[in-house]
Formats: sequence, structure tokens, C-alpha cells
Amino acid sequence: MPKQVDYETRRRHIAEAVCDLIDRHGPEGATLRDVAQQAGVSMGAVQRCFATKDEMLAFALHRITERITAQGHEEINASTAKESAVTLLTATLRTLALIEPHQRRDARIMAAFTAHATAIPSLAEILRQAHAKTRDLLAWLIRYGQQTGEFRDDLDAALEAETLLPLVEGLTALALLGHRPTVPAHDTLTRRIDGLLMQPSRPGRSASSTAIV
Amino acid sequence: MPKQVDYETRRRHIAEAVCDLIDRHGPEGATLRDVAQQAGVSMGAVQRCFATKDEMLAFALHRITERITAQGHEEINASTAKESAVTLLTATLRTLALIEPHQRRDARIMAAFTAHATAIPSLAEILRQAHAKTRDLLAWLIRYGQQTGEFRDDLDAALEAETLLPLVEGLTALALLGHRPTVPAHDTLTRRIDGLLMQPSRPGRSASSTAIV
DNA sequence: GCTGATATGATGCAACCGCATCGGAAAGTT
DNA sequence: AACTTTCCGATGCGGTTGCATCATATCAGC
Repeated sequence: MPKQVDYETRRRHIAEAVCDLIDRHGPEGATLRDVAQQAGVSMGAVQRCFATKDEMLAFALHRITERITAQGHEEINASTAKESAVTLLTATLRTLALIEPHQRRDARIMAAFTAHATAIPSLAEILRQAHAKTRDLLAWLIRYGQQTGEFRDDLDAALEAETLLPLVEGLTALALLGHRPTVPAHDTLTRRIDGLLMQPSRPGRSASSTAIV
Repeated sequence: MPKQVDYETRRRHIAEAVCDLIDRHGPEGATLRDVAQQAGVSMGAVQRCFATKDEMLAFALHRITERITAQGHEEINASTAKESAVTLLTATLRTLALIEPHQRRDARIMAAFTAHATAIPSLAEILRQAHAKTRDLLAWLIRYGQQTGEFRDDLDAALEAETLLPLVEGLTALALLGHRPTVPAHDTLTRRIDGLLMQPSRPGRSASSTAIV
């Protein structure tokens, strides 16, 4: 038998190259040739890993959505249950909103894929599933906060999560474009979380009242 | 002197063709040849109107952002001041969120330009200005509602507007991808508006309590 | 009714795209 | 060592891209 190769590892490596190029040169930058060069392999290797370019993009998108949602779960699992639901939800939202400078790469990639998904249904499906997962995660966090008595139990967790999801997505897009908000994006999130609290703090000090880390 | 043509009119006509193509064939569909054919003019005519393709895209983006914000203002001007601030804000948000089927075209175009703006600063600047205008419009509406006594006057209108803006943007993106929310997007908006009310309705009937039209 | 400036549309061009193909290198079996 | 099978990198191909060029059609002024 000839030389054997771990295709799954290679696929992941190529997917990383795809993300790098989309980040640096925009949505159009991910050509097969450039991807191959970025990944340090030949163009033929890329073609053997993915039957078509769309398949390559779909794999890369699946990878990055899983990575982002995994980061969201990390915030929870790493807490060892000793942290409050407010802290958990705040940290999770900040992670998912991709507003920190070090998350700019992920934000650009997601924006590029969102626009591309307009024309490619398979990509749209991946994004839909990712958003549904995120929403369910947020709903779970809210219910958890209700159990701990931190959040108002007259709230419908599913409804609140359905509001937080577009808020997070919108913050990502605005931050990516360099939108200069009158108030920092993370304050917008904490203000929103205040609305969930059992004893909401009064406006004016709400942003700092739930400050974390 | 030879035949004279109204260049501004032609530029607008071509910009419309650009939007049509982006809507139908995605962000990549706006090639010079296809744009010319869609507009019913020759390729040379397109090139004479715009020095470069990016300039053409920037003009088209400027046009569509102005059109969308104008629709937002229309909701207000057409009201002859006899409508409540709640009704006005609700109608404006629904218009700007681009969630109705007939707005799908605008939503796709905006998504495509948002992703493209990642790589082209001039486009990003246009979008930044558009978002700032939208935010200021929302802040104005909230202050108006505070004057009429409909909205809580302990709220900072600017802060609330800074929350509504990403919410609207996020709803646009999610609706475009075909996200199936557990609750309709326009209910999410009305629920959010409820939070601004002087006497907020209790959860469970909030969505219907501010129903309009 | 010339004349000449100007708008026009077709064509050319170099570069790049995604995808297909193919000769040969590499590795395990006998 | 010879063979077979799998993988690899390079090259080719048809098509498309944005942009430049150029002969022609068109109209105001004399």
C-alpha cells in the first residue's frame, strides 16, 4: 500500500487556510489556488479533499460555527457551577458577539459566509443550525438563572433567547463595520441582561452593576 | 456638441440593475457585463458612468441605504402627527428590519454589501453613516415618545437606540437566512418596545398589546 | 451641409477562475 | 528487487473577469 494520509486532519488544516484567506482578503479571497498555497499543499491535494469548492466552504463554515459555539459552552463548563447565572450569561454573550479585537477574524469570516449563504442553500442550512444551537444555549442559561432565583421567573426563557440572538448577531455586524456606538457594545449586553434580573437596577448604573471580570 | 445624456439618471438606472443582480445571483453576480445587460445599456456606457467597479458598487450602496432610511422617515412623515409614538416606532422598526417578504430583496443586498465592506473601506464608511442615521432616527422617536408621555422618561433614549439598532440588524440577517424563530420577528420587536412603555404590559400578552395596523 | 467634438458599443487583452487530467513519486506486498 | 496500488504536484482547458482600446454614430455650431 502506498503512503497513507489522515484526510480528516488535512481537511481541517485546509479549512483553517480558507478562514485565514477570507479574513485577510475578504470573501473573494478563498480561491482554490490561494487556499492551497496558504495551506502549504498543492492544488491537487485540496481537490482530493473536497470534491468541489462549495463543499470546501461548507466544511470550513461548519468548523468555525462549531468552534464559536464551543467557545460559548466553554464559558459554562469552565465555571464549575460556582459562578452566578448572570456572570455566565454575560460571559457567554460577550463571547458569542465577537466584539473583542481578537475575535475580529471570526467576525469577518461569519459575515462573509452569511452573505455567501444567500446564494448557496447548503451554507444557509449550516448557519441556521448554528443559530438554533446558540438560541437554545441562551434559553438554557436564562432558565438556569431562573432556577437560581437571579432572573425573573415570569419571563419566557425561549422568548428572551429569541431576542438575545438577533441582538448578538447585530452587534457582531456593527462591530465588524467599525460602527462607533454611543455606548460600548458590551454595555449594551449588560443593560439587556439587567432587564432579566429579579431586582433590576435603575438606569444609569445598570451597566456597571453586573460588571464582571 | 454631440448628444447629451443625463448621467445622474443613468447612474441611478445602472445602480438599480446592480441591486437586481445582487439580489438574484448573490454578491458575485454583479459583473460589469451582466450589469450592462440588466440595465439595457452597453458595457462601455457603464464604464463611462463609473470609473471603476468599486465606485459603481459604492454608488449603488449609497442609493439603497438612502432608500431604506427614507422609508423609515416616511413612516413618520406620513403620520401627520396624529399617531402615537408607539405606533410610529413599531412601524419604523418593522420597516428597517427588512423582515417582510417584499423586503427580502433589500435584505439580500444589504447582507452582500456588509460582507463586501469587510474588504473595501469606502463601502464600510457608507454603511457606518447609514447605521448612525438609523440610530439617531430611533433615538429621536424614543425621545418623542417620552414627550408624549408614552415612554418611561427615566430611559436614556440614546442608549435604548443603541440597543435597538443591533437588534434590527440581527433580525434582518436571521430572517434572510431563513431562521425559524420560536416567536415571529415582529413580536420580538413589539416585546422590546414594551420595555420602553410607561406602564409595561405583563409578559404573555405583551406582543398583542401594542399590535398595530 | 459641412465640420469636429463627443458619446457609443463592440472588441481585445491579460489575468484569473474552478475543474479535469496525467505522468510519476512513494510505500507496502511478495 | 520487482510489482502494484495509492497519492501527489503540475499542467491544461474552457470560461469569465475587470479594464483598455478604437472605429463608428450622433449632434451642436457655422
